Amino acid sequence: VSEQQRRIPGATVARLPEYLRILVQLAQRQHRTVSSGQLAELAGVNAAKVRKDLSHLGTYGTRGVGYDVDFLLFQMRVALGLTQDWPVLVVGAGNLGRALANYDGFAERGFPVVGLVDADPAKVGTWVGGFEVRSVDELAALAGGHESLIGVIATPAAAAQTVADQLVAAGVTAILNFAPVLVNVPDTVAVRKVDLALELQILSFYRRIHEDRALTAEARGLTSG
Amino acid sequence: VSEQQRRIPGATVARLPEYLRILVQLAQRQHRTVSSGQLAELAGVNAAKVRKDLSHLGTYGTRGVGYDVDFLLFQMRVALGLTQDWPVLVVGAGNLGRALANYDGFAERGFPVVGLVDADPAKVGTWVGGFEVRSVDELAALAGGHESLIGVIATPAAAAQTVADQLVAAGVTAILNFAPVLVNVPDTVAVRKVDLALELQILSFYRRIHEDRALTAEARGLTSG
DNA sequence: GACTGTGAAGTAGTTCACAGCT
DNA sequence: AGCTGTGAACTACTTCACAGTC
Repeated sequence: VSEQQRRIPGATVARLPEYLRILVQLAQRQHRTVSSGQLAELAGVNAAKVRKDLSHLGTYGTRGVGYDVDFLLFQMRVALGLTQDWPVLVVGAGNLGRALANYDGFAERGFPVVGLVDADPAKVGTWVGGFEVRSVDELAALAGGHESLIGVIATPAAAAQTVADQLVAAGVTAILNFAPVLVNVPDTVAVRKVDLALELQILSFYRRIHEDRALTAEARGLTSG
Repeated sequence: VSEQQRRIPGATVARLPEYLRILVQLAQRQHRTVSSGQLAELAGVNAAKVRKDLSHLGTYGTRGVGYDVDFLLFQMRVALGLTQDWPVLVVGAGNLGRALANYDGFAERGFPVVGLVDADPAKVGTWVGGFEVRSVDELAALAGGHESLIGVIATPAAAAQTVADQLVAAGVTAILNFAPVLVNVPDTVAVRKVDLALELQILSFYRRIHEDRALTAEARGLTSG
């Protein structure tokens, strides 16, 4: 992987996993090649964007034909760092943490959950699906056994920073934060935040715009004829 | 709300809920005013961006002082369409759907869950936290009782499109989709997608960049002194 | 004929820098 | 003195349009 190939624009990085998901599906259906137009259709974007995005991985297409599905799959996994599985440790055994620990979608896509910890002694030792809840004090020990582990914060907001500090101290270099608060970590650690209520709030904003379209269409008589 | 104020850039809309969360906190701590610099610090962005973002809501700051927390809170809720609660109906009573139905963070922030439905007859009638799982056939009846309801799709990918069609048929105009697949809806319906494994994949990409920083710092002797 | 790869043009988003108000 | 609001400069991203290849 050359220097050139690493400087992939953030907007492209955010779309690559979507292409990856589609390519996996296509491979399962025995498709050998795919064109930028087909990929664009399936990903809900336009074809020029797909080509530009894929060009950042290197130029792997064949003019007149398209892209080789298997080869593109491989290159995309290399680009995203997904040639290996990433073990995941979930911190917080509330509703969300328990669901994430047992969410099949993670393991299926290369992220096996290896443990579930909580600070509440009443929860420690209980079983949640396939996992025994361990104490948060064992976090370092559980993380230590894995070379590259992703920490998932599924605690209340008030506990998130403490947990982040503990994960960093345990050598974790990638954190997915579901708590609705910004956590501070050294810039050698990658953090992403997912705030579920925030998504609903954004949806609330856009609903009005779409609603206006419906009303405009109705006024024009487009819905009834 | 004037025409002008409605054309808020998408990038700004995506940040408004984060400001909103911070403002709620500040109001709880009895802060009367807040400056763009303080908001920026708490939101992890820069001050110019905060001022530009807030200017899209109208010009509500006072030079030399900052913004009135309560007034800004109100204006932001108006802008996002959050002056009312939004009832939520969760479709899919798997791990994720059950967790979402019982996730306190939704109700706390104005999105009370009003029902949980599933297509599996074995699950219908069982209780999950405070909810009895109802049949997906009752979806329209459950949605019909609420004027503006948000549908949450927490089913496997294969069922997502069917569920989306049912939600649209029931008059739902806002959908949050957790299934890892693109759903097609009329353009009068707002959809947002959240793909949890996709977030981990993006994290996988960025971990390498942050890792490189750690190695560079080490090589320069910055980590050891 | 079909489809890629990419300069160039166009659009959106960010940051600067400072005039203007309190 | 402190802080907002905003043109202007800058940077990032998207889309067009077409030469180049199979």
